Amino acid sequence: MLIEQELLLSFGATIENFYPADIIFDEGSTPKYYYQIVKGRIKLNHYNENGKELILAILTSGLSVCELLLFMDKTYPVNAVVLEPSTLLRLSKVDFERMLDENVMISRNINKFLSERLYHKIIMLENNTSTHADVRILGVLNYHKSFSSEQSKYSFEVPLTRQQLASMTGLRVETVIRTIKNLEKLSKLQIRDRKIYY
DNA sequence: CCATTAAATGGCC
DNA sequence: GGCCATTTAATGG
Repeated sequence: MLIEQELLLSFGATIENFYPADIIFDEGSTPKYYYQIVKGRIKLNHYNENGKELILAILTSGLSVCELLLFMDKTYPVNAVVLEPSTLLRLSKVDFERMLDENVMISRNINKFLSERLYHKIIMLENNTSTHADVRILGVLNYHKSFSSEQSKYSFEVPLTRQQLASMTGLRVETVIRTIKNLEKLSKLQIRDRKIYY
């Protein structure tokens, strides 16, 4: 967990339940709360001018949702959409600021978390501007596997659909499917029961 | 069973 | 690699 649940609750956080397809916040709306995932998965997305979805991130338990907006005066650049039944902690912006003022260590942890996310955004951008589809896809797989405790080959069951991989890399589903099959031939990954193991 | 959704394939540019 | 059409597989009432 980024911030201990008890601490958040002591500053007035509430527990909120969400269901698949629920929108936690819309692109263009004004940030008013700090959100932290207790359980479930949330995606941050954006639709380009052609209606094609770009997935900026898929967030899991313990992580905060777009907290960076609480440090500036801008509207959300993405939508936050619930992927599976989720439980979130929600704390108002003023209470969040009060909590940071009173807890130096929390402030430091937030800094660290923000830095890591920014770092990975750079890596992802580097991969996603490659002209090679396999580089883009392996970039996403490496990123997600880096959070796994088990690092041996084929040990990571990729929790993403082909379509989600496509939306994260700017590729088309068919390209993702074909590239993945080719990567399997090259022994870079395995496909068992349609699931990807990396 | 059927409906829905994801995955896979093949043809064409 | 994208786009389109079609088929196949998996999932959940």
